[in-house]
Amino acid sequence: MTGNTSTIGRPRAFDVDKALQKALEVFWEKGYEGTSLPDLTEAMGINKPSLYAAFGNKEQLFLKAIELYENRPCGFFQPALMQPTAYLMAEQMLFGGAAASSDPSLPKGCLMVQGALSCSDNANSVKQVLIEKRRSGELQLQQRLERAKAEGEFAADVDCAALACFIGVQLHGMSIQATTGASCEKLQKVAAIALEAFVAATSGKIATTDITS
Amino acid sequence: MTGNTSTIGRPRAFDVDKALQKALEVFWEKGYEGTSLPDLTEAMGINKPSLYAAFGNKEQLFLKAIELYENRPCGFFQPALMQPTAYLMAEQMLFGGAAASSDPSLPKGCLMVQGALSCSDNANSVKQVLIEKRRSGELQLQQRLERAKAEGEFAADVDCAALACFIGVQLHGMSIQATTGASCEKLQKVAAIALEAFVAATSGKIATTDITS
DNA sequence: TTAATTTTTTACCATGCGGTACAAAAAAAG
DNA sequence: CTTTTTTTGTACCGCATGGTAAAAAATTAA
Repeated sequence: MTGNTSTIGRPRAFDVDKALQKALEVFWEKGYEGTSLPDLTEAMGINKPSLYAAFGNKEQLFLKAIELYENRPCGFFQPALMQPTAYLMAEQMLFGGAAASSDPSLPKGCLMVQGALSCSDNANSVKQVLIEKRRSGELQLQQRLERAKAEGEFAADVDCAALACFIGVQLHGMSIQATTGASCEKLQKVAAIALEAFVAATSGKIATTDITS
Repeated sequence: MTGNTSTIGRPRAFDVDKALQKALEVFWEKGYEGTSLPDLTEAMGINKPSLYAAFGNKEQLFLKAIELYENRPCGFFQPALMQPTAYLMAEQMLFGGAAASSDPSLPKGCLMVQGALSCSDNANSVKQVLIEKRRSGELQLQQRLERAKAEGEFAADVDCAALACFIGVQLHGMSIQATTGASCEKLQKVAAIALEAFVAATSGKIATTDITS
């Protein structure tokens, strides 16, 4: 369908992958609804019918851009999960997120957050997709932490769900700070503070229950 | 102009403050650009000419909604700054933010973040206003921390700018997690972890410099 | 050369947007 | 009453949006 390599007919005058990369950057900067078709066609260097023939429609193009985003700019996430210890995982996660959100050669922030954080009813489906992606990421994080706990890396009373949410807060919060103008260096300092908090929390020094005083 | 109390002429059939509150909630949920005039007029219970007569236009209405937001739903911020110690400030800030972002009777998250995080070029002015508000909030935080340092609450080598950014990350990150579905209880656990990190960082136990190894 | 196939170009469509003109309605003032 | 002033309801405006029809152009196969 899309990855058409048929030799017959008029050949395509643009590179599909490069066009998708350009679309990703526009969506990243302006969000799903803030991006118009002229925005896309101009950045991609093609016209509307070519876009529709190659990618379906605006929503499907956005979904493909997300996929690319997960593999490239947000590519630190899965490798971090595969680190041998929870500490190394958290370290790569936090510093990887700081770097990804403030990369000077790409839009600031995180597409999963700012792609469709709040939107009109028309865009609710893509908003829901992003919510689900964020939930899924946090769940993977939580499961990685639970594995670490099972492997004896930290005490049995450590709240892995709360810790996963805490790391999610760092990643998403740093992405907001990046859009607000925070530098990579500043975010790295924040990541260092958060990493120390992670260490303390996994050493069982913090009560993550019964704090509703 | 707006707060018109003139006794002459046909009396207004709606309560300006209540209408503004409704507008705030719609903007909060759908963002500036995601909110259409029909969305607003329906929620406010008025029609377009009344809206324009009372509030100017969509952008000015949004700015007034922000003002209301700062005084009411986000009203924990300024009182937190006035706490006598940095610890109490951080505590009120973090738990206040957790509660505000997950209040069951209001939209989830933070209007300062999701009002216009990414948008079309047309909305760049309001996006910039929100960026400036977030910057200003963080700066106030930093100055409060610097005062605490000057008053001897923590060591001279504590990086107040990084710490203020860290707290900003918590507030904005919790607001994202709230829109993703995190409960108030979960956010409170996260706030507790972050508060411990704040304590550790202000005790001079964390190097917030030279972490680029 | 011709036919078949695919992409490009141009022009268009219906819809929803933010915003407004204008007259009817409701009150106070003379 | 009539006049004046303000708000309301309706109907409209120009414009940008996402999406498409149809013909021209570029290639391969026969």
